[in-house]
Amino acid sequence: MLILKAAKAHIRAENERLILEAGERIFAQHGFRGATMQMIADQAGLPKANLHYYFDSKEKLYRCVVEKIFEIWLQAASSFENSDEPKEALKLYIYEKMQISRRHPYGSKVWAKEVMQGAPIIQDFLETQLRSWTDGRIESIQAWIAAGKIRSVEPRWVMYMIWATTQHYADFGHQIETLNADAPLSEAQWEAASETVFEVIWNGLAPKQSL
Amino acid sequence: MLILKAAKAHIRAENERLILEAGERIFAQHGFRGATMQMIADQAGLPKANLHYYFDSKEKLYRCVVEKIFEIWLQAASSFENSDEPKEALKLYIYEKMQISRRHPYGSKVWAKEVMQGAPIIQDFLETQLRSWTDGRIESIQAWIAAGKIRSVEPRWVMYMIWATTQHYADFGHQIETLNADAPLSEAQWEAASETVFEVIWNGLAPKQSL
DNA sequence: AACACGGTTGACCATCTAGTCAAGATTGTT
DNA sequence: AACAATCTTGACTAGATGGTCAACCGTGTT
Repeated sequence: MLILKAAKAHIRAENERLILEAGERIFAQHGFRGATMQMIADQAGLPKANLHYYFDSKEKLYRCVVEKIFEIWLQAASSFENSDEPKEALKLYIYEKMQISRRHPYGSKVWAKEVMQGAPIIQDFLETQLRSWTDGRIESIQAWIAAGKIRSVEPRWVMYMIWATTQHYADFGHQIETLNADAPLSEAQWEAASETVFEVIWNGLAPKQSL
Repeated sequence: MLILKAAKAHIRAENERLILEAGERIFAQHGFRGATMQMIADQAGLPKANLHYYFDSKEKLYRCVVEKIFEIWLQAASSFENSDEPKEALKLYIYEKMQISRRHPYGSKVWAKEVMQGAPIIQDFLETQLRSWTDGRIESIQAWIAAGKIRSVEPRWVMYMIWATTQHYADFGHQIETLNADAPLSEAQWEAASETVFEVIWNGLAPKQSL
């Protein structure tokens, strides 16, 4: 009966969550081809056959993981749009992206690896959502330039700087830890890093007279 | 006879070069586990068994690829040391790293993927060479701060900004191309991007009075 | 021409992996 | 308790993959 389906929905929801989380970790570490369903099953604490019950194939599971990541990315994106003042908007966006690097390091890595492979799975995301979002942001930045609120720079390269600097803390987290005497960054270090990223970029963009 | 060994050395050199180049591309695209010896063999235009003649195992081939990349990285590193003036040193280093991103995009990706996996192969590089090089650079930056040549910032975060922004052009090259109407960056765009990266970081670091 | 040595390669093997399946266990409803 | 829908899982299969090997090729030397 259909009622049963709803009654057991929490089991499905819980197991899908477990599998997606495990998939995120394992795909982040090994990439699509490098990850095995067995690794993901072990990480999730479920037998491998169970994974195929919830997700038809490895590729479908991977797509779900990547789509979940893109949604988180889109959420952060909105913080760019909530202010007309560049200093405020950039600060919000940079801090938000640093927060994502801290909270979702695996997701960031999956995205990075996917793009490095030539985005075989998410090319459509890049060409539609990411492209149109980026174009919108570029217009905002150009408006700031026209209004004399920031220096005249090519907005594209600035966007890439922000993405690069913030995502670096997720994607290269292991290297950063190694250079931090093998310790994860502390709360204070995350705060300091976020502030430095923002300060350098903002001072780099601010018009001379505003200093 | 030993004379023969020398006489055929060019064959060995040429084939090792072919295999290493192919390995760099394939490992960059698929990661260590995702890459197959067959893919690399096809890319190199050699039969698979031939790869095992020159490199005992997949892992040894991978190590060679990664070590080659680290050497290129070290070369660029030296441009940081050739000047006492921060503006000059940073400009040289940033331009050099952008050049590497352009000329060796595959190598950069292999490095990135290796680090994202937790550096199973190159952890020793990170802990020895990279750590000591970084510590040296941090001292330089601190000296600049002490001399009032740049603002007071945590040198570590600045290093990471430079690495992140420059390597982004290699690691996320596909995304950048997609956002560039599916076209590779032109000569002029590379120049503009390099300049913007340098200008923003330099203006971000320069003391207020020097503007 | 005969040789020696490095280089080449197709066929092969043990192992691993994504995916299947059918039998059985759970669970909420009646 | 009986049931039906969902969930669970060990055992299995077909195909891919890293690595081996023995026979063969090419080339410079004698």
